[in-house]
Formats: sequence, C-alpha cells, structure tokens
Amino acid sequence: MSKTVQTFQRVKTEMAHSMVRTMYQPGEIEAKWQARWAEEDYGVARDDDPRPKFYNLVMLPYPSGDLHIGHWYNYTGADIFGRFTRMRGYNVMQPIGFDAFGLPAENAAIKRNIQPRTWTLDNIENMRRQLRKMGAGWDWSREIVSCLPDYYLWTQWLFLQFYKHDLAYRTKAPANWCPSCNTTLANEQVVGGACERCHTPVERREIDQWLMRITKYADELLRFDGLDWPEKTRVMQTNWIGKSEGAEVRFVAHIPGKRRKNPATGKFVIEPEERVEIPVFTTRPDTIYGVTFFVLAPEHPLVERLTTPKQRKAVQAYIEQARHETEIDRLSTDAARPKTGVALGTFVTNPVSGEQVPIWIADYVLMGYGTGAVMGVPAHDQRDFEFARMFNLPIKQVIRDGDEPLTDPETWEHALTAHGAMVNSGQFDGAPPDQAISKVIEWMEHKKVGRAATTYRLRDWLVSRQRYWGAPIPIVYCPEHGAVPVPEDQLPVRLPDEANFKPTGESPLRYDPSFLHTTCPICGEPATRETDTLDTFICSSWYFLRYADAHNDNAAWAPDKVAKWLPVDRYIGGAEHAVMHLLYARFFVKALRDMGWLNFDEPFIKLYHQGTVLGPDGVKMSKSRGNVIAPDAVVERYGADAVRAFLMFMGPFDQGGPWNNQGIEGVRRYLNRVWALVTETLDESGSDHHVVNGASQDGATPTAAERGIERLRHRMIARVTDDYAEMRFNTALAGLMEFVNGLNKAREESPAITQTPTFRAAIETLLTLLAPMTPHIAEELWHMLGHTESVHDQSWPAYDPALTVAETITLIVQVNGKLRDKLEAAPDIAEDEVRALALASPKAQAALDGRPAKKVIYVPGRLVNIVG
RNA sequence: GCCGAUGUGGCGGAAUGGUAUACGCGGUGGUCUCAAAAACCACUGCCCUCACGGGCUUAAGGGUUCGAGUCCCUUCAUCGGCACCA
Repeated sequence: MSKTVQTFQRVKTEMAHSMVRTMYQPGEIEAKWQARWAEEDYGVARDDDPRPKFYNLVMLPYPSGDLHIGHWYNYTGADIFGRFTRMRGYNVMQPIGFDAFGLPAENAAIKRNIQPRTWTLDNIENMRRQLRKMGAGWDWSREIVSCLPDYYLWTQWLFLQFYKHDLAYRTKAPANWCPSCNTTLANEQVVGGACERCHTPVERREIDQWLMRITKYADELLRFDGLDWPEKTRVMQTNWIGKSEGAEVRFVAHIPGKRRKNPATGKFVIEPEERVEIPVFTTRPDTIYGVTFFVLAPEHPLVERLTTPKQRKAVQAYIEQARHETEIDRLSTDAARPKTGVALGTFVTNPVSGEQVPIWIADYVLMGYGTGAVMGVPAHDQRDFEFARMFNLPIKQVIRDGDEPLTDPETWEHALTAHGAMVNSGQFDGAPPDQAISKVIEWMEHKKVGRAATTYRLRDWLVSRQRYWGAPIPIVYCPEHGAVPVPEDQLPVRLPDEANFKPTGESPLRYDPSFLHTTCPICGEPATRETDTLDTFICSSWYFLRYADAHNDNAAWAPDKVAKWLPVDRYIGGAEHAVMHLLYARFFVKALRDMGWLNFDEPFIKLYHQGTVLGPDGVKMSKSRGNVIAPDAVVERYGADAVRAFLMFMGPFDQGGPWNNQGIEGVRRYLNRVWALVTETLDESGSDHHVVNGASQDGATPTAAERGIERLRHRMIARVTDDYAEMRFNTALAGLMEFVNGLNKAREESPAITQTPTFRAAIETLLTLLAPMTPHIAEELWHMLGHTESVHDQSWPAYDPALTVAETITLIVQVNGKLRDKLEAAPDIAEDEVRALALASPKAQAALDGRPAKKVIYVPGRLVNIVG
C-alpha cells in the first residue's frame, strides 16, 4: 500500500470528524476571502503610497447584463499580472467601471418596454456581483459609470473644450446612416458598407452633424514612438489613417456657355465659356503624360455643369443608378466587378502636356477620397486600365519597364504599375525612376499648375447620434446667435430619466418639450437644445483619465493625480478596438495635451490583446450555436480559482482557445492535489502520530532529497516568475503542476521529508507562486500554515541561480546528428573527458560502424556530436 | 487581390539552432470497493519486432548547418484585417 493511499485512508477517516478541515470547498473559501479582501480594501490603490506606481488597465466593459467568459479571460490575465506586479513591490492601480451609454440599452428598452436607465443600472448591479466573484483585485473606490451625471458632466465639459479649440465642429455633410439603428455612424463603425453593430447596409444622408477634427492629428497618430504595441495593431491604425504622398494637379475644364435671349435686344447670344480648375490627387505625377481620360465621382459637384445637353439623360441615369447600387455592391464579394461609367461630353486640358481628354463619371472614383476626381492613366494604373478597356479609350505608355523595349500597350493584359524611367513625356523623357516624381512636381509648382500634396484615408470623426441614450451635446440653438455652447457652470445638460421612443429617425429628445426648450445663454430669448447625443466612444476616450481622480466634483481630474498615475502602464483588451477606441483615445490625449490639460503624448504605453475563448466545438461562441459558456454556472461548479486557472491553461494568452469541460476538471483535480499536499503534510507536522525520524534537523547537512526539493523550488521560482512577467500563464501553470508533482514524488519516496524546513519552504513558495493565479486557495492554505497576514502581501520570492543547477547532467551522444547514447556526468566535466567517453560509447561505435570520427562537436552541458 | 498571423500526438498545447511531443485532457491496464464513482499507480506519437532493438515523424517540397519544429526559398491550408484609396 503506497504512502499516499495510506494518507488518503487516514484523511477519509478524519473527514468524518472534521469535514471543513480536509475538503477543498471553493464556494466557501472564495466567498470568505472575497469578503475579507473587500473589508481590508485589498484592491484600493492609494495616491500617497510611496512605492512606484503601476497602472494596470482593462478595457471598460459594456454592461450588457452578464459577464461573458471573454471578460473573464481578459480580466483574469490582467488580474494575475496585477497581483504579481503588486507582490513585486509596485503600487498597482487596477480600476473597473462601466461604459454605460449606448445603443443596446435603447434597443433592449424599446423591445421590453423598460427605460434604458433602469435596464443599464440593473445590468451594472448584476455585473458588479459577477466581477466580485472573479476574486480580482479591482479598485472599486474608483468605479466610474459613464451614464451617470457625475461622469457625463465631464464628457460634456470635454466636448466644450474641443469646441473652443475648433476641434469639434458642426457641418452638413453626407453621413453614414444606419436605417435599422436610426442613427448616423462614424466611418470606423461602417464595416464593408454595413453597420458594424447590426450589419444593415448603410445609406448616405445629408444631415447637420457634429464632427471631431481627428484629421488634424493624422500625422502624429502615425507615430508610435516609445509605445510597446502589437505590430498588428500599429499596422491596422497606419492603414486606417492611410497616408498617401503625391501631388495635386489642377486640370482645366471649360463649361460651355449657355444660349440665352438678351432681354434688351431680343436676340439669342451664346455666353462665353467659363473656365474651371478641377484638382486631382495622384501618387504618380510621373505618369501625367499618360493621361487619356479624366474621371469624376458621380457625386462630384461639377458634374451637372460639365455635362453637355446631349449626354444629360445618360448621365442622370448613371448618377441615379450609382446612388442606389454603390453600398449594396460594396457588400458583394465580387471585388472585380466590371467598370461602369458615362462620358459627360466635355473635355479637360492636361496642364502639363496640354492635351485635351474627355471627362467621364464612374463609380470607381469616390467622392470621399482625395478630391473626388482622378486623372485616367490606363497604362500605369490597373483600375484605369480596366476602365479604358471597357470603353475603348486609348492607352499610352509613359513609364519604361526597366530596360525592356517599348511594346504596344493595346496588347497588354495588365497595367504597368512599377516605377521606371519616363518616356513619351516631352521634356521629362529619360527622367530616372528615383527622380521622376520630384521633377514633375517641381515643374508644376514652378508653373503654378500643381503642388506636392498628401492625402489621408482618415476622415473626421462623426460623433452625433440621433438617439436618446447618450450624453447630450451641450449646445443651444438661438434664432439670433446660432449654435451657442452651454456655459460650463450650467453643466451637466441632464438627460431626462425617461424617454418616449418613436421610430422617426430623430432623437427622442426632440419630442421632450422640457428638454428641448430652453433659453439662449447669450440673450435669454427662447431657444432649443441640440437633441443629438454623443457617440459612446467619446465616453471611453477619457475614462482612463477619470480613474486617476474618479470623484472630483470640481474638475474632470486634478492635474497632480493624473500626473501620478498616467500614462497607463499596461492596457489589456480585445484587438477589435484597434482602429476605433484605441485611435480615438490617442487623439483625445494629444488634443488635451495641446490644450494644456495633459503633459504626456500617449495614453497606453504597453498594449496587449488577449485571444478569444471559443466554444467547446472550437468555434466562436454564439447564442444561435448554443456553445456559450456561462461563467456563473462553471464558477458555481468548479470555483473561481479553477475557472481562472483553466482559462489561463487553455493556451497562450494572446491566442485564446476552445473551452473544454474535461480540461477544467483536470485543473480542479490539480487544485485538489494542492489542497491535499498542504493539508496532509500539515497534519503530519502538526501532530505527533506520524512523525518519523531521519530527516535533517536545523543545521544538519541536507539530504539528497532535501537538496532536490530546494533545487526544484528555486527552479520553479525562476520559471514561474519569467512566465508571469511575459504573461505566459499557460506555461506558468504547467510549472506549478510540475512543482506539485515533484513534491508529491519526493513525499512518496521519503515520507519524512515533509517534516523538514526545506519542505515547508517549498510549500510556502508554492502558495506564493499560486497566489496571483488562484488567489483564494492560496490565501486559505497560507493561513492554514499559521500565517496571519495575507499571502497577497508577501513579497515575491527570490531565487538563487546557483541553486537551480543540477548535480549531475545528462549529456547526449549523437552520431551524425542522431541520438545514439546518453552519458551521466558532473556539470563541470572536462571537454576531453566527454570526448573520450562519447567515442568509447559502444552504441556510438556501433552507429559509426567502423568509420573514423572526422570531427567531434561538443556543446558544453548539452551534447556531443560525432561526425563520421 | 493586398497585408499579417498560424500549421507539432486522438485533443488543448510545450520546446535559448542542440534529448521533439513538457504540462494537461482523453484512452488502456491495474490498486482500492460487494459494486460503482472518486483517488492513486503504470503505460500511451506512428510503423516493424514475442522481445532486445531498429526505422520514421513538427502541413508539403527544397536549401543552409556537425545538427532545423526553430533560419532561408517555393507550394498548400486555416484564421484575422483591408479591399476600386487614385
């Protein structure tokens, strides 16, 4: 009968007498410690703590009602890192709050006939409960709820600061309109022509909208100096901003004069032509001699005036068709759909070559990018090439293909888009590839027909939403004074607690007389309020600043508090926010810095994206698939510690992985073994009936078994510390498992070992290393060992590299790179000796098969490779 | 189409250019039990062999190297992002 089995029998007998003592019951201990930590303000970060600060932030959750397993994943990793960092001597601030405004609340409210406010606040209450059950070190004293007036007052105040500095403005412009959500959307919220939230194809609407001038910061937003961000995210932001360098060239068009009756003479006269300049943006001014046609976006304002009477009907039909089809066609996967377009019947003059080319409209030219006009260079642009082929327009080669002789472009299958020397280009002929662009720009600037120019894909951020559940935009419209900002001392502009929802496409606030009607802050005459509300991304663009000073009634934050805590040291959240939240927040910080409110450039120094937890079937969780894991149920069954540990054990933290119901059983079994290891050895050391002599006493020479345990302890500290620091939680837990396996094996081999200080030290180290990952069981067992302070207040254990070195090493003997034998040796064995031993190995000799060893490679401490 | 990431046992996954498959799940056999569950012990990449032992294996193919899962090239597959951006 093995020792462990005997122990188990004894434990089983004892269970009858004291169940509480011997059974691991996560439900009980987790509730107990959570209550204790709350009482003792474990998570509360003090501003006056002298230790170095560490701002450990997770992305603000939306209170959808239930904490998703994905939240658990994100927050567990963040919490482990936070607890670990705290034990390493930092004053860690790890706040939590709620991004509480937004469409889902309003949609749910309409569906269930309850008010968004009630729905949201109820959800928050439930999520607070769920968040507490994680056993995370949240600083609840700094909680923010973005839909409450003490928060949105400052959201409104910030809007006014942006307005004051001309970074918020109102304009009438074509906006993305979601007919299902009944509101306009920012460009970032339109994915593939459809609403990001409900996937309804968006429409274009001309409405007065509020925008934030994020484009002013386009260049600075392209710089990521000093930021430790995933390459992927930086690339996504860079592509989103989409900086293109090239030239703006002004082509000249002549609007035909109208035939008109002179009222004085009664005779018909032809008015003189009107000369208009139409700028185009191009990245390839070196191809300007290859222009054979000119294309305007169908929405271009000059289209109507540049259309000849003969073409009018066809043009109008095309514009109508483009308006209807564009968004739907964008959704189709057929990216290579044939080019369409209509000629206007008029011409433009190429200001460099002097040639006249026809003007067309085509939907491949977008009004929203560049100038909404394009010079058609079919030989050197694939789209223009396809367009020319479709309408039999001439193709003219003006760039050489390296040293290849010129060929007839009409025979080509693709445009030649590579750079090369200029040809067929008048005075520019022969300009080499690296100078071609600059020479043409220089010439155009000299002749004043064009200039170097830069264009961005990034548009200003549209922030008006025609919905109720958001922060009201603090603006009043006065018949006399126009748009007037609400004076700061009159903030907040309170959102009425209730709203009457009507599917009108206008904010419900418009139908609330008590909200709508007010007086002009300037003249006191009757006026109306802005009834649009702010995009919720505004709320989440500054919450990390508010956490530093969450309850300040006099300011959005006190400068010294923000200076103490910001910027965020580590920000952990989903990659789906790469071009929205993360870009907006950077913009906010830069703008506020320029206004003098902040003195740093970037909000988030280190950014980390956790992976996605998939359903047990390996597919993204969704209600319709029925593969959703509800945290409450698994926590109930296995305990929060097991859920935390299993989530981290699934795979690398940035990769996520499938949930596995057997997998969590395994982790739970591990925690049972930890419990057994500690409680059983505690029994043995704490009572006298099992004490066996033979273990070393203090001061005596350690036995081999003790040296082995001490080596294991130091190795595990080294390994787990590195893994936590790099957020490799899966391998950290594998190490912690090996630690327990090693201790159990030692215990089985020499039961007396458990009485030694060495073993006791190993157990204490195990609990400290477990503390960040499974905080409750670590705390409970720590106290069982007789400690009165929290395990979470211990400093992180140190290790001695010298003590991690093995007493004997295994040297691999290879012949021609293949494993043939193994040698046990002392770590400091001499090279000569190793070579001799390896060559003498019968197995190596057999593999050599009589051939002489040409060469012997020795990698100290690892292997010998005999080349024969 | 472009950009990026990833391909390792039955499964999730480990591996500073140096013992591939750590750790866990699952499976098989065993101990305990009247029995089952739990727990514990042993084995568990594939092929050949009664065995000793040998051969093969990190998506596929090639290369560099004494030695490649790891570095380089080609191809394939999966996932993510962008997609007429002039």
